[in-house]
Amino acid sequence: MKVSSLLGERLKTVSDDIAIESQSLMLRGGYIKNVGNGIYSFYPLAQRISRKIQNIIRQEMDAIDGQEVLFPVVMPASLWQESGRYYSIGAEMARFKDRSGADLVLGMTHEEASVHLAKNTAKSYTQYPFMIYQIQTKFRDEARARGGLIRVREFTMKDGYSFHTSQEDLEKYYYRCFDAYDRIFKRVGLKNFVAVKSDSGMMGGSVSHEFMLLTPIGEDTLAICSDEKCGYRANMEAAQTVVNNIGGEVEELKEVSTPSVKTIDDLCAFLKTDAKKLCKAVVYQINEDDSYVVVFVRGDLEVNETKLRNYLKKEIHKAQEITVESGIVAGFIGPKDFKGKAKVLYDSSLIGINSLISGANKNDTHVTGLNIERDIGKVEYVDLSKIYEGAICPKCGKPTITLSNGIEIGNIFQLGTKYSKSMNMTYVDENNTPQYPIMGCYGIGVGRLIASICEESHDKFGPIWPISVAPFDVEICNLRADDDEVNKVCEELYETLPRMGYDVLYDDRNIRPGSMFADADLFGCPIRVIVSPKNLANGVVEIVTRDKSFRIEKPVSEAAEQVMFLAIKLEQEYKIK
RNA sequence: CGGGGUGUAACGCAGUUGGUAGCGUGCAUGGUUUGGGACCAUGAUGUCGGGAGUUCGAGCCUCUUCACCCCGACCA
Repeated sequence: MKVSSLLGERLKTVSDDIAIESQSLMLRGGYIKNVGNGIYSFYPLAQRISRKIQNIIRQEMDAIDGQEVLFPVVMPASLWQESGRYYSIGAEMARFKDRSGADLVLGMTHEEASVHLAKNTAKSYTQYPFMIYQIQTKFRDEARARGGLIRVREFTMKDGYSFHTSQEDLEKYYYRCFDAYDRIFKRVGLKNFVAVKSDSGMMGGSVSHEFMLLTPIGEDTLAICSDEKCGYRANMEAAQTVVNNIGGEVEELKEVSTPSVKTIDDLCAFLKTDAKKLCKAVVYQINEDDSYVVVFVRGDLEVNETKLRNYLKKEIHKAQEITVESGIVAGFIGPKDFKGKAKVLYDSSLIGINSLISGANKNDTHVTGLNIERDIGKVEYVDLSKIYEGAICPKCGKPTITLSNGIEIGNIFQLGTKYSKSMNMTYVDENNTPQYPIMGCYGIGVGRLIASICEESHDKFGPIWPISVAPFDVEICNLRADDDEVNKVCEELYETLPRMGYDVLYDDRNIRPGSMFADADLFGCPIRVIVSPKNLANGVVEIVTRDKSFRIEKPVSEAAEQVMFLAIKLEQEYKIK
C-alpha cells in the first residue's frame, strides 16, 4: 500500500472534548470516523487491525474445537419472546417493524440464535459437547456511548456458545476457553490484563469471569489482592467484603440530642468518634412497586448496589425522597424502634460491634451504645457492602486488597440451562431420556480491543502497534521522492518485502521528512525503513522500531534480511509456547 | 433519563452593539527548500445544523426542532 493513495487523513488536532488518548490518536491517525453517537466507520488502517485480531481469535477458537458460524443481525421478535428476554431487556435492544408490521429486533447478543441454530440438529448425547462462534456486528442502544471505540452502540464482537451434557464437562471446557482467551490477549500484544471473577448479572448462571485491561481510564473497578501468592481478583461488583470488627466496650443504650446533624462526617465531628462505630442507614426503593428497603451498614462503608440487587433479585434505585408517611425519619434512621414500612437488611460489616451509634428514628436524635443482639435480637447479616482499598482479602485473609480501574475486554459465563430450558432445546441421553443441554457463552469485543491495545501501547506521537496486529509490519519512508536513486531503493524494497510475507506501507509522497515522520508515528508500524540521500551516500538504509528502542544502519543489500530478523524478534514477544 | 455544553470551510477555531463571514492548518498551482509537521506567491472551498419568526437587514435576537460532546444514572 502506498501512502499517496491510502484513504484517511492525518490530523494535527482534534477537538479538546476528546479526553481518551486512544480515541484522540485513532481519530488523528485516520483510523476511524465518527458517523453518529456511538457509531463509527473504519478506515483501512483500523480495518486491517480488526482483521488481524479477528484472525488470531479464529485460530484460538478453532484450536479449542470451535466451529465458526454466522447468525443474523436482524431477528424476529418471536425468537426473543421465546426466551423471555424480549420483555426483560429494556430500551437497550433496538426494535422495529418490517413492511408487513412484524416485530423485529437488532441482535445485541446471540444466545437465542445459537439455541435456535443448534436445537434441531444436536439431538443425541453423542453429538456433545460442541461450541459455535461467530464474529459479527452487534447493536446495543447504550444510554451513553463514550470514549471512541471503548463504549459504542454498534460494534464487532466475537461471541461463542458451548453446549454440554454435564456441569463437569461445561467446567472443563470453560477453563479451556479461559486459557484460549489468555492466549488471545497475549497474542494481540496486551500486557497488563487480568481475569477477574465477575457478577453474572441477569445473564443467568453462576460462575463468570471478565478479562480486564488495567488502565486508569477503565470504567470498572477491580479488587485485587496485592499478595501475588494469593492472586485473588474480582470485579468490585462481585467482591465479597470481609470485615473483622474489634468488639469494643459494651455500653448502655442512650439517646443523645443531635440537632441538624445528618451526615456521617457531621456526626463523627459532633460526637468525636470514628465512622467505624456508626451504623448508617441507606434507603432504596424497589422499582416494581416503589416499596422501601433500608440497609444498615457500618458508617465508613458504602452499599454495593449490585450485591443488593442480586440478593433481592429485583431492580432497585436509591430513594430520592423519603416520605414521612412511610414512618422513616430522613437522616435519623436506626435499627432500634424502627417503624418504617420497609424491608430491613443488616450488612455483615456490623457483626461483632458491641456499641454502635445510629439514628433514633426521631428528628434530631441518635442513640449510642446500641448492641444489635441485645437491643434488636437475632438478625440475619448479609454481605452488601462495597469492598475498599486496604480491605481484608476474602481468599488469604490479609488486609491487602487494592482497587484498580479496568476495561472489560472479554467475558466468559457458565450459563447453565437458562436458554435451553426456556427455548425447549433437548437431546436424549444414554437412557433415551430427554435432557436440557448446559451452556456456556464467551465474548470478545473486537473494536474495544483495538482501542485497548492503543490505550496500553502509545506515546505522545501515536500508537505503537504490536507486530501481531499492526496494520502494516513495515513502513518504508522515502525521504526524497524526487531523487532517482532513493526511489529505486524504495521500489526494490517495496517489491521484496511483500514477497517475504510482510505487509508493507510505502510512504512515496514528496513531502518534507518532518511531516513524513509525524505521519509514520501515527501509523505506528513496528518497523520503519528510512531511505534518504544521506544514507545512500554511505550505501546504507536506516532501520528503526516504532518504539524507538532500536536503530541500525545496514547496507542496502542487507536491508530486507535485517527487517526479517527484527520482525522475528518482535514476533517472539507475542508468541505463546 | 437528569445536569451542563457545542453546532460557522476538510480539521481546529474567531466572529464586538444586528449591517451580509474571517484566522490557522489542510487542499490546488508555480517556485525556493529537504532528517522531526519549511518558506514565498497565487488560488479554490460556506445550506453559519434545520425550520419558523422579529427586523429595512439575522451567524448574532425569539420560538421550535435536530444532531453531537461532557458529567451522572444505566450498561444481559
